[in-house]
Amino acid sequence: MERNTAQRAAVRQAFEESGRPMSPKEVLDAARPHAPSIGIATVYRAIKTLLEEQWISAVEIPGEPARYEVAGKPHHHHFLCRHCSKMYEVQGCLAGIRALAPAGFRLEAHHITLYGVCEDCLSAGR
Amino acid sequence: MERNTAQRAAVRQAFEESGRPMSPKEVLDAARPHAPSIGIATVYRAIKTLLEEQWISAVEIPGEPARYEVAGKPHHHHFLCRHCSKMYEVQGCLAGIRALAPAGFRLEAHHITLYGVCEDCLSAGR
DNA sequence: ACATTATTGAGACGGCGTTATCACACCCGG
DNA sequence: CCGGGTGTGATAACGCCGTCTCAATAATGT
Repeated sequence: MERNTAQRAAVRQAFEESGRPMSPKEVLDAARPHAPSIGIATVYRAIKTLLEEQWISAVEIPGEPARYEVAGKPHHHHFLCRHCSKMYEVQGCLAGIRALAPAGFRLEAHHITLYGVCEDCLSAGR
Repeated sequence: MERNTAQRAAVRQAFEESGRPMSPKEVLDAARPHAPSIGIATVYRAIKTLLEEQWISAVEIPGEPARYEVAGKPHHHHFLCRHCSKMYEVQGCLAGIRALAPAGFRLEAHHITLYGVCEDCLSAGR
Protein backbone atom coordinates (compact mmCIF):
# COMPACT_ATOMS: atom_id res chain seq x y z
CA MET A 1 0.00 0.00 0.00
CA GLU A 2 1.11 3.52 -0.74
CA ARG A 3 2.81 5.52 1.97
CA ASN A 4 2.90 9.22 2.59
CA THR A 5 6.52 10.19 2.72
CA ALA A 6 8.16 13.56 3.16
CA GLN A 7 9.81 13.24 -0.25
CA ARG A 8 6.58 12.79 -2.17
CA ALA A 9 5.00 15.67 -0.34
CA ALA A 10 8.05 17.79 -1.20
CA VAL A 11 7.67 17.01 -4.90
CA ARG A 12 3.99 17.88 -4.88
CA GLN A 13 4.71 21.07 -2.99
CA ALA A 14 7.41 21.99 -5.51
CA PHE A 15 4.90 21.71 -8.35
CA GLU A 16 2.31 23.76 -6.50
CA GLU A 17 4.77 26.50 -5.71
CA SER A 18 6.43 26.82 -9.11
CA GLY A 19 3.41 27.45 -11.32
CA ARG A 20 5.33 26.59 -14.45
CA PRO A 21 6.46 23.36 -16.12
CA MET A 22 9.61 21.87 -14.63
CA SER A 23 12.17 19.32 -15.77
CA PRO A 24 13.09 16.48 -13.38
CA LYS A 25 16.26 18.39 -12.50
CA GLU A 26 14.27 21.51 -11.71
CA VAL A 27 11.88 19.46 -9.62
CA LEU A 28 14.82 18.08 -7.67
CA ASP A 29 16.12 21.57 -6.94
CA ALA A 30 12.67 22.83 -6.02
CA ALA A 31 12.04 19.90 -3.69
CA ARG A 32 15.42 20.07 -1.90
CA PRO A 33 14.35 22.88 0.46
CA HIS A 34 11.49 20.72 1.70
CA ALA A 35 13.36 17.40 1.77
CA PRO A 36 17.10 18.08 1.77
CA SER A 37 18.26 14.53 1.24
CA ILE A 38 16.00 13.76 -1.72
CA GLY A 39 17.71 12.13 -4.70
CA ILE A 40 17.04 12.24 -8.42
CA ALA A 41 15.80 8.65 -8.46
CA THR A 42 13.02 9.50 -6.06
CA VAL A 43 12.04 12.49 -8.16
CA TYR A 44 11.69 10.25 -11.20
CA ARG A 45 9.65 7.76 -9.19
CA ALA A 46 7.38 10.50 -7.85
CA ILE A 47 6.90 11.93 -11.33
CA LYS A 48 5.98 8.50 -12.63
CA THR A 49 3.41 8.04 -9.89
CA LEU A 50 1.95 11.52 -10.29
CA LEU A 51 1.64 10.95 -14.03
CA GLU A 52 -0.27 7.74 -13.44
CA GLU A 53 -2.56 9.56 -11.03
CA GLN A 54 -2.87 12.30 -13.68
CA TRP A 55 -1.98 14.84 -11.06
CA ILE A 56 0.66 16.21 -13.45
CA SER A 57 0.99 16.05 -17.21
CA ALA A 58 4.03 15.98 -19.47
CA VAL A 59 5.11 18.89 -21.67
CA GLU A 60 7.61 17.80 -24.26
CA ILE A 61 10.00 19.96 -26.21
CA PRO A 62 12.61 19.08 -28.79
CA GLY A 63 16.16 18.55 -27.63
CA GLU A 64 15.37 19.05 -23.96
CA PRO A 65 14.18 16.76 -21.20
CA ALA A 66 10.43 16.72 -20.75
CA ARG A 67 8.82 19.17 -18.35
CA TYR A 68 5.89 18.41 -16.09
CA GLU A 69 3.11 20.66 -14.88
CA VAL A 70 0.10 20.18 -12.64
CA ALA A 71 -2.72 18.73 -14.70
CA GLY A 72 -6.21 19.99 -15.23
CA LYS A 73 -5.44 23.50 -16.36
CA PRO A 74 -7.40 25.01 -19.24
CA HIS A 75 -6.01 24.69 -22.76
CA HIS A 76 -2.79 26.67 -23.09
CA HIS A 77 0.61 26.65 -24.72
CA HIS A 78 4.21 27.33 -23.79
CA PHE A 79 7.07 29.75 -24.11
CA LEU A 80 10.67 28.54 -23.80
CA CYS A 81 13.37 31.06 -22.93
CA ARG A 82 16.49 30.55 -25.03
CA HIS A 83 18.74 31.92 -22.31
CA CYS A 84 17.65 30.31 -19.08
CA SER A 85 15.68 27.40 -20.60
CA LYS A 86 12.81 28.11 -18.25
CA MET A 87 9.41 27.30 -19.63
CA TYR A 88 6.38 29.50 -19.11
CA GLU A 89 2.72 29.05 -19.79
CA VAL A 90 0.94 31.22 -22.29
CA GLN A 91 -2.80 31.50 -22.06
CA GLY A 92 -5.13 31.16 -24.97
CA CYS A 93 -4.88 29.61 -28.38
CA LEU A 94 -5.50 30.49 -31.98
CA ALA A 95 -8.55 30.05 -34.11
CA GLY A 96 -8.19 28.20 -37.37
CA ILE A 97 -5.85 25.45 -36.28
CA ARG A 98 -8.07 22.79 -37.78
CA ALA A 99 -7.81 24.44 -41.18
CA LEU A 100 -4.06 23.84 -41.24
CA ALA A 101 -4.29 20.06 -41.27
CA PRO A 102 -4.14 18.53 -44.74
CA ALA A 103 -7.38 17.23 -46.16
CA GLY A 104 -7.89 13.57 -45.38
CA PHE A 105 -5.76 13.67 -42.24
CA ARG A 106 -7.23 13.30 -38.77
CA LEU A 107 -6.09 16.06 -36.42
CA GLU A 108 -6.00 14.94 -32.81
CA ALA A 109 -3.83 17.46 -31.01
CA HIS A 110 -1.52 20.39 -31.53
CA HIS A 111 1.38 22.05 -29.79
CA ILE A 112 2.33 25.68 -30.13
CA THR A 113 5.71 26.51 -28.69
CA LEU A 114 7.04 30.04 -28.61
CA TYR A 115 10.77 30.69 -28.42
CA GLY A 116 12.47 33.86 -27.33
CA VAL A 117 13.80 35.60 -24.27
CA CYS A 118 11.86 35.92 -21.05
CA GLU A 119 11.38 39.13 -19.12
CA ASP A 120 13.86 38.13 -16.40
CA CYS A 121 16.66 37.56 -18.90
CA LEU A 122 15.83 40.71 -20.86
CA SER A 123 15.97 42.88 -17.78
CA ALA A 124 19.25 41.19 -16.82
CA GLY A 125 20.60 42.70 -20.01
CA ARG A 126 20.69 39.70 -22.27
CA MET B 1 39.06 20.16 -51.18
CA GLU B 2 35.60 18.75 -51.35
CA ARG B 3 34.87 15.77 -53.52
CA ASN B 4 31.71 14.72 -55.27
CA THR B 5 30.95 11.23 -54.13
CA ALA B 6 28.13 8.90 -55.00
CA GLN B 7 27.05 8.81 -51.35
CA ARG B 8 26.56 12.55 -51.03
CA ALA B 9 24.68 12.64 -54.29
CA ALA B 10 22.48 9.82 -53.01
CA VAL B 11 21.64 11.76 -49.86
CA ARG B 12 20.75 14.88 -51.80
CA GLN B 13 18.66 12.85 -54.18
CA ALA B 14 16.86 11.24 -51.27
CA PHE B 15 15.88 14.65 -49.95
CA GLU B 16 14.72 15.85 -53.34
CA GLU B 17 12.61 12.78 -53.91
CA SER B 18 10.94 12.58 -50.53
CA GLY B 19 9.43 16.05 -50.26
CA ARG B 20 8.94 15.70 -46.53
CA PRO B 21 11.22 15.97 -43.47
CA MET B 22 13.24 12.84 -42.77
CA SER B 23 15.15 11.50 -39.81
CA PRO B 24 18.74 10.31 -40.33
CA LYS B 25 17.44 6.76 -40.38
CA GLU B 26 14.88 7.60 -43.01
CA VAL B 27 17.56 9.34 -45.02
CA LEU B 28 19.69 6.21 -44.84
CA ASP B 29 16.84 4.06 -46.14
CA ALA B 30 15.98 6.54 -48.85
CA ALA B 31 19.62 6.77 -49.98
CA ARG B 32 20.29 3.02 -50.04
CA PRO B 33 18.68 2.48 -53.44
CA HIS B 34 21.11 4.99 -54.94
CA ALA B 35 24.21 3.97 -52.97
CA PRO B 36 23.69 0.48 -51.57
CA SER B 37 26.72 0.35 -49.33
CA ILE B 38 26.14 3.71 -47.62
CA GLY B 39 26.43 3.67 -43.83
CA ILE B 40 24.77 5.72 -41.13
CA ALA B 41 27.97 7.59 -40.32
CA THR B 42 28.14 8.93 -43.83
CA VAL B 43 24.53 10.02 -43.62
CA TYR B 44 25.27 12.00 -40.47
CA ARG B 45 28.31 13.55 -42.11
CA ALA B 46 26.35 14.48 -45.20
CA ILE B 47 23.58 15.99 -43.07
CA LYS B 48 26.13 18.04 -41.16
CA THR B 49 27.65 19.36 -44.36
CA LEU B 50 24.28 20.12 -45.94
CA LEU B 51 23.22 21.96 -42.79
CA GLU B 52 26.35 24.11 -42.95
CA GLU B 53 25.63 24.85 -46.60
CA GLN B 54 22.05 25.59 -45.55
CA TRP B 55 20.84 23.27 -48.24
CA ILE B 56 18.70 21.55 -45.60
CA SER B 57 17.30 22.74 -42.29
CA ALA B 58 16.49 20.90 -39.08
CA VAL B 59 12.97 20.21 -37.85
CA GLU B 60 12.96 19.14 -34.24
CA ILE B 61 10.24 17.28 -32.40
CA PRO B 62 10.07 16.08 -28.83
CA GLY B 63 11.10 12.56 -28.05
CA GLU B 64 12.15 11.79 -31.59
CA PRO B 65 15.35 12.28 -33.53
CA ALA B 66 15.44 15.50 -35.55
CA ARG B 67 14.15 15.53 -39.09
CA TYR B 68 15.69 17.44 -41.95
CA GLU B 69 14.09 19.04 -44.99
CA VAL B 70 15.39 20.97 -47.95
CA ALA B 71 15.83 24.58 -46.94
CA GLY B 72 14.42 27.73 -48.48
CA LYS B 73 10.78 26.80 -48.41
CA PRO B 74 8.23 29.42 -47.41
CA HIS B 75 7.13 29.57 -43.77
CA HIS B 76 5.21 26.46 -42.87
CA HIS B 77 4.61 23.99 -40.05
CA HIS B 78 4.41 20.25 -39.58
CA PHE B 79 2.13 17.32 -39.00
CA LEU B 80 3.38 14.20 -37.27
CA CYS B 81 1.50 10.95 -37.77
CA ARG B 82 1.11 9.04 -34.53
CA HIS B 83 1.02 5.72 -36.31
CA CYS B 84 3.83 5.74 -38.82
CA SER B 85 5.82 8.64 -37.32
CA LYS B 86 6.12 10.19 -40.74
CA MET B 87 6.24 13.95 -40.76
CA TYR B 88 4.42 16.08 -43.30
CA GLU B 89 4.50 19.75 -44.16
CA VAL B 90 1.47 21.90 -43.66
CA GLN B 91 1.29 25.14 -45.54
CA GLY B 92 0.40 28.45 -44.01
CA CYS B 93 0.39 29.82 -40.51
CA LEU B 94 -1.92 31.60 -38.15
CA ALA B 95 -2.41 35.27 -37.48
CA GLY B 96 -2.13 36.49 -33.95
CA ILE B 97 0.85 34.45 -32.81
CA ARG B 98 2.60 37.55 -31.48
CA ALA B 99 -0.34 38.26 -29.20
CA LEU B 100 0.19 34.98 -27.35
CA ALA B 101 3.60 35.90 -25.98
CA PRO B 102 3.49 37.36 -22.49
CA ALA B 103 4.03 41.10 -22.20
CA GLY B 104 7.67 41.96 -21.64
CA PHE B 105 8.93 38.81 -23.36
CA ARG B 106 10.75 38.89 -26.69
CA LEU B 107 9.26 36.46 -29.19
CA GLU B 108 11.82 35.22 -31.70
CA ALA B 109 10.32 32.10 -33.24
CA HIS B 110 7.47 29.68 -32.97
CA HIS B 111 6.68 26.08 -33.82
CA ILE B 112 3.26 24.70 -34.49
CA THR B 113 3.12 20.93 -34.58
CA LEU B 114 -0.03 19.05 -35.40
CA TYR B 115 -0.50 15.48 -34.23
CA GLY B 116 -2.91 12.93 -35.61
CA VAL B 117 -3.19 10.22 -38.20
CA CYS B 118 -2.14 10.68 -41.81
CA GLU B 119 -4.22 9.75 -44.81
CA ASP B 120 -2.15 6.65 -45.58
CA CYS B 121 -2.67 5.21 -42.12
CA LEU B 122 -6.36 6.12 -42.07
CA SER B 123 -7.02 4.39 -45.37
CA ALA B 124 -5.05 1.38 -44.09
CA GLY B 125 -7.73 1.09 -41.45
CA ARG B 126 -5.91 2.49 -38.45
C1' DA C 1 48.16 5.95 -64.93
C1' DC C 2 49.79 7.50 -60.48
C1' DA C 3 50.17 9.52 -56.19
C1' DT C 4 47.85 12.18 -53.01
C1' DT C 5 44.48 12.79 -49.85
C1' DA C 6 39.47 13.42 -48.83
C1' DT C 7 35.85 10.14 -47.97
C1' DT C 8 33.83 6.00 -46.56
C1' DG C 9 31.91 2.09 -43.53
C1' DA C 10 31.85 -0.68 -39.42
C1' DG C 11 32.16 -0.62 -35.03
C1' DA C 12 33.79 1.54 -30.75
C1' DC C 13 32.90 5.28 -28.03
C1' DG C 14 30.68 9.25 -25.35
C1' DG C 15 26.94 12.05 -23.47
C1' DC C 16 22.59 12.50 -21.64
C1' DG C 17 18.34 11.33 -19.60
C1' DT C 18 16.18 7.72 -17.40
C1' DT C 19 15.67 3.27 -14.97
C1' DA C 20 17.41 -0.71 -12.23
C1' DT C 21 19.93 -2.39 -8.26
C1' DC C 22 20.48 -3.07 -3.46
C1' DA C 23 21.40 -2.09 1.20
C1' DC C 24 19.39 0.81 4.49
C1' DA C 25 15.64 3.84 6.46
C1' DC C 26 11.15 4.67 7.92
C1' DC C 27 6.02 4.38 7.53
C1' DC C 28 2.11 2.10 9.39
C1' DG C 29 -0.93 -1.63 11.17
C1' DG C 30 -1.04 -4.35 14.87
C1' DC D 1 6.74 -0.14 20.03
C1' DC D 2 7.71 -3.78 17.01
C1' DG D 3 7.99 -6.12 12.57
C1' DG D 4 7.39 -6.53 7.63
C1' DG D 5 7.40 -4.46 3.71
C1' DT D 6 7.40 -0.13 0.97
C1' DG D 7 10.25 3.90 0.03
C1' DT D 8 14.68 5.98 -0.38
C1' DG D 9 19.43 7.35 -2.05
C1' DA D 10 23.84 6.56 -4.38
C1' DT D 11 25.48 4.76 -8.11
C1' DA D 12 25.76 1.54 -11.81
C1' DA D 13 23.69 0.25 -15.92
C1' DC D 14 20.85 1.14 -19.72
C1' DG D 15 19.15 2.90 -24.40
C1' DC D 16 19.34 6.05 -27.70
C1' DC D 17 21.73 9.41 -30.79
C1' DG D 18 25.30 11.03 -32.67
C1' DT D 19 30.45 11.38 -33.21
C1' DC D 20 35.04 9.43 -33.54
C1' DT D 21 38.61 6.00 -35.07
C1' DC D 22 41.05 3.84 -38.46
C1' DA D 23 42.06 0.96 -42.18
C1' DA D 24 40.38 0.63 -46.76
C1' DT D 25 38.51 2.98 -50.81
C1' DA D 26 38.04 6.09 -54.45
C1' DA D 27 37.99 10.96 -56.41
C1' DT D 28 40.95 14.54 -58.06
C1' DG D 29 45.41 17.12 -60.17
C1' DT D 30 49.14 16.10 -62.80
